[in-house]
Amino acid sequence: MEVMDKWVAEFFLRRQQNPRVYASPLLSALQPVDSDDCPKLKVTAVLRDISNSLIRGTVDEGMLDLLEILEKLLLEEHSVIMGSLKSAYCWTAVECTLRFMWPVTASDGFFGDALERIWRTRVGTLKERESDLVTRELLKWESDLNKAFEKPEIYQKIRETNIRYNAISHLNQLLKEQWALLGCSSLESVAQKRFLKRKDSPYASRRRGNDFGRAGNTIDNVNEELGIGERERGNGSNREIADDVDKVNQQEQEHEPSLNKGDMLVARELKDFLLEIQRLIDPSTRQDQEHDNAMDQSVDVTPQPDGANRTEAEDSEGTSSSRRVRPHLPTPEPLNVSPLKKGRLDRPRPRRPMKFWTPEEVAALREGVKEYGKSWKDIKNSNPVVLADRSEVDLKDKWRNLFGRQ
DNA sequence: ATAGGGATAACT
DNA sequence: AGTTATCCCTAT
Repeated sequence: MEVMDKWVAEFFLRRQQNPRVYASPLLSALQPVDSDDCPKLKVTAVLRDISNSLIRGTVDEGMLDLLEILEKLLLEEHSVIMGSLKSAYCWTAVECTLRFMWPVTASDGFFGDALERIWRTRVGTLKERESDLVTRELLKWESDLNKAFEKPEIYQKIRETNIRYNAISHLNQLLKEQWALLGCSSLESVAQKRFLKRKDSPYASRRRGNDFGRAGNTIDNVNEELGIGERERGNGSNREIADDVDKVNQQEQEHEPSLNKGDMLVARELKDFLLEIQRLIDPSTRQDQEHDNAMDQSVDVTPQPDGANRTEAEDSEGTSSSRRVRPHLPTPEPLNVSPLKKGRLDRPRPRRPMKFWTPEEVAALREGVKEYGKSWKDIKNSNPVVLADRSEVDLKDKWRNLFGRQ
């Protein structure tokens, strides 16, 4: 059942809706069973933790811990440390420091402590082990922040920049890339392997033993657990799997009588997922399900995820069952979390210091409009030096001040 | 990416 | 006070 544990854990860690799963407790609960033979699952857990932290809008030193853990895990797997991880680490570190820069002068608050803790100690150990996280960017920030402790102008300048936005953007980018890199879940890939195997030799009945390697053994075991081992007759296997899931649900009910809506949702989702996998493993049972269980309660109980999916299945069933190649499986997409869009969770972003337009800048803008029209992006690109301090929106606003909105 | 509405700093 | 210049947010 260790395999099942792993798969269920993976399923929960990957689902992106209603993510109230806390990865570390979940994994530590399973820890005695699977010691350290599943690095992929650990990466999944860390990604889930990072996601959760982002959803809560927390970019703190706990996030730095998570990023460091992620780096170690990737190293163990001999994966490449992507640029996004480096950037995310750098900007998160700066943001963590910036949190302590709210006093007007550097010596007032805990800025010094933060420098010591984050940059001397933490980054120091990174340097010692020659981590890839130590980038030029990071070193530049280190020296800048150290200078800021001495020079009030630099302190002010850094204090007023919006680091948080950058940190969150890079963290989101990191999540996106890493979720994608993780690929499909192990349950899904096992199912796919098995499906391909069956496709290769359609007349072969059940496989046992070594020809499928260790994974083959485990999936067979699990199939037996689920009651889908005896599949030759096809009949009733879906009933059994559905009943099994129902049993699990009942057990959950017994232990936790106050199942809320979210948990019910999870249970149903899990059930759907298992049914999908079952169909994927052996498409022949699908027909049996449709025919034999037409009035079966398991069909009634089975929630219908979305109308389109359902009708598509019925269509293919009506014409030719072999047309259905691959059912839709919920391969998780990266969380589309955007805590920066609305409602800043902590202090509001400080307003960028106001700077009047120089005649040179105005001239550049005039030239630009003459050449490109109101394509502010092109205008900025055409003269990036003079207009370095002006965003595209700034250009638009200035033009409006010159001519529009009188 | 851009336009427009609106807030705020700077100015009169 | 009112006005203007700049910056920010959001809908399209």
